[in-house]
Amino acid sequence: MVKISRKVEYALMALKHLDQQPADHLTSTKELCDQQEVSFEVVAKVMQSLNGAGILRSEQGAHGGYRIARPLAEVSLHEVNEAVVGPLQFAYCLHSDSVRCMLTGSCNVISPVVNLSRRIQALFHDVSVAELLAVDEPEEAEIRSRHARDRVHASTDLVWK
Amino acid sequence: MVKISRKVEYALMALKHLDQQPADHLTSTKELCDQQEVSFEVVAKVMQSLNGAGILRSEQGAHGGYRIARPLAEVSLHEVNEAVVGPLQFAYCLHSDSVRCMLTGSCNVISPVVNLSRRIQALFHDVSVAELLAVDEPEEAEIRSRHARDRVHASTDLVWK
DNA sequence: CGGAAATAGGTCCATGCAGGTCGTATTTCC
DNA sequence: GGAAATACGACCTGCATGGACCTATTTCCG
Repeated sequence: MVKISRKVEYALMALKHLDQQPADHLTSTKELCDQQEVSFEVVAKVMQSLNGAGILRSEQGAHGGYRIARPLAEVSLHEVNEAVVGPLQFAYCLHSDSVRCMLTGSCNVISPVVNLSRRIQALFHDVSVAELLAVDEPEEAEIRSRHARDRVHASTDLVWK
Repeated sequence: MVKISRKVEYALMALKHLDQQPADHLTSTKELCDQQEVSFEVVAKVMQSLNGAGILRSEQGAHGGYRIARPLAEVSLHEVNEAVVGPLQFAYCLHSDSVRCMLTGSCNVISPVVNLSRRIQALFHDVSVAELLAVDEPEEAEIRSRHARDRVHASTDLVWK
């Protein structure tokens, strides 16, 4: 299964929210979670991770919170992903310890997997958070209305099948 | 963690092997696993999946085996992935059942995640297996020698860190 | 000064699921 | 009829992820 981590979704959610605030506004984790039904603790950890990675800047204490540290156009998806889920191991085959990787001289899988990993690496490096947040609003509205209209039938065109 | 399934690696391994055989040669699962230290049963299932998806064609019975059914240039990575791991759910947020998805009118995560999923969808659709197998051989040799030289130190440039 | 509100960060748990194993049926060749 | 292969279903298990909990620490404010 190729899927991004839920934490990355939380990060994107948070970054989008912060991006919509005035530049001097400090947003607390509580404020972020108020409207969404998500785990406060997990989002809090995500925020701390983003802070540690220099994507956000935090102010401690009462009335503390987070603000965006750098222009989101300069923050790559790769940075976010690495910040919240740690060093990325794209494929088993790239493990270098002999326990988990059984590469031999006759291994036929190295090249295709490396090739593939390069392509996804490139995608993650090249896509900035700003790009991800910049979607045409009508499209988004249509997505939401579809969800509202029918929560049972999957919106199959959004899911790979 | 964003990673491809091990089964996809097995599939690529198998397809590469088959691609190197004469067109009329039938390759058995046993032949595929002989040199690699992989689970016969799992590879067998992968082969069956690829057969079911029309990527391979099987001959049953003694001296049976698999051959490539279609030119690999026409087989997308998406097809392979879907065949061996099933319908792809790229992100939690795209679940449409209310149990797992908590989309609301105020959900801030839809757009970025949909946006991202589209990009990865495009990548998986656009990349053919043939492209993945077609790597410059010197590069592959270098990768292998690096693995042989030192199995302890990670080949960090191949891993996202 | 003390309490409230926030970040910081550690440990532990449970649940899902992918990879792997086993068992058995079926097909085909010799 | 037996050997060798695919076909396929049922089950097991390790582990990563997401989540819950607990305890500092910092800062504001009354």
